[in-house]
Amino acid sequence: MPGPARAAADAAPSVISSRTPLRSARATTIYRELLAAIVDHRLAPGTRLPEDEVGAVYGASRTIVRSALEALSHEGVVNIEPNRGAMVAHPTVAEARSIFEARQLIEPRVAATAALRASAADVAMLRQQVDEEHAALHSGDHRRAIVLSGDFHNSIAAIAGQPIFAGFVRELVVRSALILSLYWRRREATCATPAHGALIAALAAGNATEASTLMAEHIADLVDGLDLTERSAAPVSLADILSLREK
Amino acid sequence: MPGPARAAADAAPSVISSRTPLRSARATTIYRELLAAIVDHRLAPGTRLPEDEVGAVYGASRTIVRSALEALSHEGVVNIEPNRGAMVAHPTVAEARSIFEARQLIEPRVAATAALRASAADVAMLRQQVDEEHAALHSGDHRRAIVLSGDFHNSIAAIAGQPIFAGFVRELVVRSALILSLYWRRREATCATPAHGALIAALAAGNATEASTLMAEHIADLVDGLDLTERSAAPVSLADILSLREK
DNA sequence: CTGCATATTTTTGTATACGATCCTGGTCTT
DNA sequence: AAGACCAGGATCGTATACAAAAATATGCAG
Repeated sequence: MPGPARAAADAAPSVISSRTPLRSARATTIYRELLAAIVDHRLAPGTRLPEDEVGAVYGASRTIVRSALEALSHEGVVNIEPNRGAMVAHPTVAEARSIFEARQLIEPRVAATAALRASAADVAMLRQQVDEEHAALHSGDHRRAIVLSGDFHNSIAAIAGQPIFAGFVRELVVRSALILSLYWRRREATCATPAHGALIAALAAGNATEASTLMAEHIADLVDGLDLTERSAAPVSLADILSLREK
Repeated sequence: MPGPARAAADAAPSVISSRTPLRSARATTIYRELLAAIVDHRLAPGTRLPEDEVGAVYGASRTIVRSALEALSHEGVVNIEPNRGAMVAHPTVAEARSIFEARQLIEPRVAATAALRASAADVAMLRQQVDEEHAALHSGDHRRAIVLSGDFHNSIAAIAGQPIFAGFVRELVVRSALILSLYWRRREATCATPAHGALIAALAAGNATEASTLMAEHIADLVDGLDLTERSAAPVSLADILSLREK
């Protein structure tokens, strides 16, 4: 297979690292570390991220840390309040709905395009990702499973070869991880891994409409697993309660 | 009209200012000034934006300018190359296609939702925006017309009340302005203002399917006005030629 | 004990200094 | 004359110092 490599799908594009690197390599590292910690739920929504503290962890000055935090904030993963600093974003129920509405529209379309373009190598890569996800789940490594599950969606978007959609999907997937940690009703559920398998089959077969349908159903399932009833902004941690400011 | 105001649509949300402010008020100002200049084509794609120079113009230090430039780069309006600095983005033909594909999917859906939610005040606001756009065109103020035309799409997204879609549309509209300046075939064309008028009618009537269809057609028209034939990355300025690095 | 004013501490906002990198142009060699 | 090499300048990368703001703690009056 000597054809010219399609850039996006050559390596499994992780949600964590697939973004355009920041100008500074060190800021990029911090960006990725923080993002990884947020996506796999080591850092809970609402956790404060003081510049000094983060800088101390990574041995970097505040200049660098600020750059990383600002990048995260542009993606909605971190909120920065002027003169107050950064904290892990704490999506509201309304935001959660809006994010999954967006996924519901964009991802089926992306899956359809991916079905038309997926090469054998692409399919193999997806299978491997799903296998890893499966393995992580069975070994009880839920953190890793969450990241891999997101990577799967991200990889499909990369295969579709539409850079704008790919960027949107990536942002939506990352923010979804935050939503899961707040509103997931049944954490033990198997992350709908079988759905991923069925999707791969449709992609491998080049069946665009099937892929689109399966993706739509899969995302609907994800939403089903959420408890998005309005509540009084239920704070997730004690630290959160103490730093509540409105109402 | 004492009802609780719906946040998004109270004032005409300009593409330039509707974004979450940056942590620093001064950085926000610079961000907006640069964005406005880029959107209305005073700053051409490829124009370099040295930190010192920008800072001198606004009397701010590089720290502030960097924050503004990074924000712009996260939205794809500015490219930052490590150790080389920032320049106004220069979308490729492929990116242009991808951006309009995204608009083609998202905006009709957003228009449909807006049709279901638009209040009388919303419609009045849209009408006023279109009137201003019309006036700007007739007075030959093409820069202002471009901005207002973008604002129109942005306002519809705001009315729809889906914050994620609104953010996406905003980014797409802004980047579209860049695309117009590079690939517009017939600059004299009237920006399809009549299409905007028809859309308002559908929104006012609460006709979601009609709004969706009209929006889809309108965007197709916009794409029609572009010359997206592959060319050898036609550089727009001499400065650009001199700094070509690949191939 | 409660409420308020004030002092202290913590954290962010901004400017600036200095080092690193890249681009430019000139010079020397072949 | 063409190419490689080596200054010099421009521009960015990063740390740090200091100012400003917010949060917190303190102390006093009622």
